[in-house]
Amino acid sequence: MISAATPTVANALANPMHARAIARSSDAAANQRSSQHIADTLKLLGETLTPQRRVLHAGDVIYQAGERFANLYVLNSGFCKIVNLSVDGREQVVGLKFRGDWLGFDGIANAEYACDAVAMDTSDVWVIRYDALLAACAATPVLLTVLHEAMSRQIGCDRDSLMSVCTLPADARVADFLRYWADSLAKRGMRTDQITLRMTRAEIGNYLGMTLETVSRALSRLARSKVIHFSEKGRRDIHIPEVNALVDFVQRCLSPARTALQ
Amino acid sequence: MISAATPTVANALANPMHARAIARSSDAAANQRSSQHIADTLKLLGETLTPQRRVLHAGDVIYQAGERFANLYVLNSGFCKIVNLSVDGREQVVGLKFRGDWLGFDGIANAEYACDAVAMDTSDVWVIRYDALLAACAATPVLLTVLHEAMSRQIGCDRDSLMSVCTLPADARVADFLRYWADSLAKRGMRTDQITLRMTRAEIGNYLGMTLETVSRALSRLARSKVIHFSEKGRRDIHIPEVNALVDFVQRCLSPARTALQ
DNA sequence: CGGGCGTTTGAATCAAATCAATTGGAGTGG
DNA sequence: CCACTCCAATTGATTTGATTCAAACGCCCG
Repeated sequence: MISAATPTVANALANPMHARAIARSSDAAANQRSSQHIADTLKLLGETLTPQRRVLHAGDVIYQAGERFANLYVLNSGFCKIVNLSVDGREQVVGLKFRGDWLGFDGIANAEYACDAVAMDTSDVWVIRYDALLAACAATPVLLTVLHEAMSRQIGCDRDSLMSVCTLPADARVADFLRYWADSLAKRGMRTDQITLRMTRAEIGNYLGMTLETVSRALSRLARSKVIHFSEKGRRDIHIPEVNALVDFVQRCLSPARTALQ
Repeated sequence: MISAATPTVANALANPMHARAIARSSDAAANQRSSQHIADTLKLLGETLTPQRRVLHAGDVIYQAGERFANLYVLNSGFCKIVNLSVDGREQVVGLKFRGDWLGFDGIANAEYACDAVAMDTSDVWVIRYDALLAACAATPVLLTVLHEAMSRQIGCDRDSLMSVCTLPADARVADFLRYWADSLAKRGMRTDQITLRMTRAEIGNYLGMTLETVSRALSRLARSKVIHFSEKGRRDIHIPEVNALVDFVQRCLSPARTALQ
């Protein structure tokens, strides 16, 4: 039954193909493998667990901090944000999730979720009972591989986030954010030349640790230096002629050779 | 053989007692449970896996980015840092590990480690072969619980880091760092009134996303406002009369201008 | 059409980085 | 033991990058 999916996933796991956004180049072949791997994983989960599906609209809450942990979730389409709220009321977007990403790992340790997960677009998630998943792992060990890989990838991804926030100036951070977004789409087989940010400047700024004005200025500078273009109407659609130009822009921000623009 | 250890850990997992640094109060009872839980987990790992032990000295590398993934590590004593190096040469401390913490999760996804792990003091780590661990999980399911819990906790911990860097001004970030350090010690049953930072100002600054001068100034201000005291000789030993005073200090940094969500 | 957002942009301000000078320990070797 | 270097840390002066405050624009929708 799962024999068709299993080898594919296993094989995929053998060669590391969904390496986290390695700065340069969106290798088309690697992206295709990533895309295939996500599809295979979803197929495997669908066949072995027949998860319940939940359709979501922008703003819908998938789970909330404090809620008793019972399920993991896998995003089948759409995308959503993970929001952390500190006791003193600071609110912070700490993660973004795309198709194939898992949600809810933060809940395992303390038997309750530590963050809110909120859809940012029409999405559908698969609900995976954690106990059922563990039970199924006994019969289908590759499930465990997939689970651990997803947790591991999230750890790496979160660290990259921290790295970006800690080491990059504002403009570079915005450029790197767009690069990350485009790469995420590319890894899912979606086009990256024309992307629609479904976040406000305020949300982007929150995620990147800066104000909405700074985000706006950074985007304007990126547009002025032709690294991105805004579509005719609305400033939410962004055209990225060449993703690598974003990487170069980040480098230019970092090098003291002030080739950067004014 | 493991029947003595298993119920303890299982029981410990039932009530969420090692909640991540909840801002206020270092609840003595909770800390004691945490400490016990760490001891129980180490005992369980020692008995079921008889891991190889490695003694380390400050500066020793546990694993390096790019190295083929095969082992997870559990820190039995001492402590160490996790360092991420970007392709363009930016270096960033992305995590700190204490007794009972696991290292190497970042390696699972891509079959190679993504970071360096470096001892910052005389330490000893237990080497846990990942495949052996998975095999042992079949016979001792609580091992899997422990593993997932550790990964989950790390995800939460990394997010707290990001939150701190993104939402706190420099002084508050340093105060929160000391609070985190003291809490980490408290959860391991160590005294928190007198702590010895085994990091230079430069390392602290790197971890917190600021310069070493800013760290120094922040510490001076904390000392001036009596929240901490430097010991007579050397400025590495810090006396913290009341950990909650650090929490209050963070609040005071925030209160002038309450920037809730933008 | 007008009101409400989200966005852009400018000017003033402020926090943190940078630059620079000095102090203080730890270690070395005459 | 002192003179010496080396390096971490502190502190001050200055600059810079980001925030804040403010005004205006464009867009969507009732």
